[in-house]
Amino acid sequence: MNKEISAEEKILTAARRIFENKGMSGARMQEIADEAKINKSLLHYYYRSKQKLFEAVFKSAFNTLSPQINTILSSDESICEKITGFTFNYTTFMVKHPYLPNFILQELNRNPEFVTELISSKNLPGMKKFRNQIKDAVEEGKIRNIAAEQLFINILSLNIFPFVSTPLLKGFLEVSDKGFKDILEKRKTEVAEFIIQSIKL
Amino acid sequence: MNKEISAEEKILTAARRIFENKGMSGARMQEIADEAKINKSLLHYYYRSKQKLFEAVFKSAFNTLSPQINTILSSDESICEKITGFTFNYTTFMVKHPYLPNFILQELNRNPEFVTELISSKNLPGMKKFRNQIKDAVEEGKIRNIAAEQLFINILSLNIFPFVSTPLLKGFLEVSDKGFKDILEKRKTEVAEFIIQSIKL
DNA sequence: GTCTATAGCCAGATAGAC
DNA sequence: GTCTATCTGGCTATAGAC
Repeated sequence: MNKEISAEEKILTAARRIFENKGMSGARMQEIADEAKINKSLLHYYYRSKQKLFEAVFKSAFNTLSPQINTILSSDESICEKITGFTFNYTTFMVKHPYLPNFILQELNRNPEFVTELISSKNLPGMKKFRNQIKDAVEEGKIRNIAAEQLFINILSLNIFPFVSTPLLKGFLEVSDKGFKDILEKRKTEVAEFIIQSIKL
Repeated sequence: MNKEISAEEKILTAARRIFENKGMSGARMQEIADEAKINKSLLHYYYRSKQKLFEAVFKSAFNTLSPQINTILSSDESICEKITGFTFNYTTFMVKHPYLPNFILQELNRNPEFVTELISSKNLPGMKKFRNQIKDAVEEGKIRNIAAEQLFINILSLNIFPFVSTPLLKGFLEVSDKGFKDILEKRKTEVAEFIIQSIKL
């Protein structure tokens, strides 16, 4: 059954694991080959170079994360529904892929041009729609006056940061792995509450 | 005048810049030497190895950041004062050192043992004091019922995340460098407001 | 303390047999 | 497509002159 998985797929899966842990410069082609249990030169056969393999991994990671972020901006739900839904879905997803946001932020900081390439090529409704939604909700007296940009940053911060700073938080909170997992589990609903409490009138 | 600066200092300053940008594995000793305008072998003369030089930089960075975080836990101010003060001070400081949190989180994720080494060696009042403060404030009816851990994570998230995710946020917000700088400037007070709104009764 | 030169290693990439 | 062997360059680190 596992024999059915092509070498190309095995490489990509292994490369994801290694690159997400060690980053572009920390990863070794030999390590990826070992992880995939294939010969090192096959990496070059399928992906030509380390850079190209890395880009495949990075784009795939970014394209996993960015639609999730985009639901906040472009879904048609009410603000509270958005916040509740996003918080729950995002945290659930991240518990399963804890290295993803860290990897993306890291490489984006090293190579900020990637963003324009990856986001602006998509022509999404983006900020404009969200800005209007917030403006309307404020005018209709549904939420207090807050800038859409600030609210957007706050939502992302509260949801993503715990996964980027796990070791630091564990240190300051003085909790075990299990204890931290429990805290994250609670955040699936706590974070939405926290935000809604803050913007309600 | 600049001649007064010792080679050792020049190396450390240069190493900070390079390591904070590229991380341990991405940095090159030659690059650090060039940045410091000094001969490469002097790096080894003063710091023996890349690893040792890196550790000097990392510890210094961590010891800059961690006392700031600790003020939330251990200062004697009221909760609202803490939140307002920390938000303002931290953001002001970070605008001047935007690479610092990213660097620390990155290397901490690669090497989680660092935390225990660096935090627990300090024997700080830590979480305990903060937990009590929150418990008291809840009982006295000053704030709504919220777990100290969650509040702590929220405060850090809202303050630190924007500096860790700058390229990503710029991309989604579709703003220029200047536009993003303005948003951060506003956060010096907006973030505290956001938190206090959420926890007040 | 500061320099030049170089040892020694390791990683990415390719050649070529099967 | 998959393997072994090897080239090539770059990087850390040291030896040794001044």
